[in-house]
Amino acid sequence: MARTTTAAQQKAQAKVEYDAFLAACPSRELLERISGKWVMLILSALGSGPYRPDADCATGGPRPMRYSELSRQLAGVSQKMLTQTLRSLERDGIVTRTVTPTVPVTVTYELTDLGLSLHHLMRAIKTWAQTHMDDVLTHRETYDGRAATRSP
Amino acid sequence: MARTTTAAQQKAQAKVEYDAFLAACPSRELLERISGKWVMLILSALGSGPYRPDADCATGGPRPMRYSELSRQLAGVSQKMLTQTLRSLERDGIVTRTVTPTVPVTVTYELTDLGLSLHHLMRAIKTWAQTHMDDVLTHRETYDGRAATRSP
DNA sequence: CAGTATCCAGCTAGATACTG
DNA sequence: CAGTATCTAGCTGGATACTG
Repeated sequence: MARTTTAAQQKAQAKVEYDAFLAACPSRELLERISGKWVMLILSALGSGPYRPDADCATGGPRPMRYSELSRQLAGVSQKMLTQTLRSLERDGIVTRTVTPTVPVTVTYELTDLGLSLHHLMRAIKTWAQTHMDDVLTHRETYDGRAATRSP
Repeated sequence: MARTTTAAQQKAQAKVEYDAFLAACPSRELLERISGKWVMLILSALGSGPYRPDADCATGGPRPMRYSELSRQLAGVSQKMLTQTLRSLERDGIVTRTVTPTVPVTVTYELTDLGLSLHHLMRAIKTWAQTHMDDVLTHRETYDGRAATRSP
């Protein structure tokens, strides 16, 4: 064993009970669930909270969002997909669903601690996509250009 | 403007040319592409390199992997999906494809710098899935249990 | 408001067979 | 070895209509 290994690293090593590289591993299925644009976008939205300049964002906690707020922020999402994705996230303990018996009823979704930890990762991916969009677009032009000249 | 905003934050704000929350934004399409289990797993595998105890892992660079190595490590992937996913990653400038004219031909895939930056994020997601598998499983039992007792 | 239910077009992805 | 090509079952997800 290399003595450069920290205690934290050893703990992480020991923790490898699951391996998503294996088809039969439950974590493979979990990875599939959390992959996908809607999970990505919902989690990005929820952790950052709605656009509320009046709210105290400095508290740092994840703020709840209503169904309609989510549906507005995630342009193009269908009711079906939004509901379906939220349900699976609720089942997995990533978000909580709270029904307030007003008239009409108010439903809010909020990240759990588990969800918040995933939010940070998802947010980073979304930011990556936005930051490197230009690079990718440039590469695509080069790639497509080469493919075209190769078959005249 | 709040004067608590740092220079880094301001730079990040200014950089928002793309917004994946918008359906028409190109970054939404990019996000869809890089979502999905195969991209997730390929990028996780590539950056970490193949299982080679003899290799000097300390160099830190992404090491190339052969097509067959990838197909072996990503248990359950079909040829079609592997090839298709690798092509799209190549087109986007995330991996490079190198053909060595041996007999039979040898093809290696390697992360670009762009790909490596994404790898770190993907790797974290894969690790998250594996680390929190137990929590998720527990939540599911609770959720399914409640749903069952609610409709007797 | 926040869903549920249903129908269906279209894409995804697996199986299979063939090739330089 | 590293693909390409083809066929197709089935799932995804959008549109639409209805409800507590």
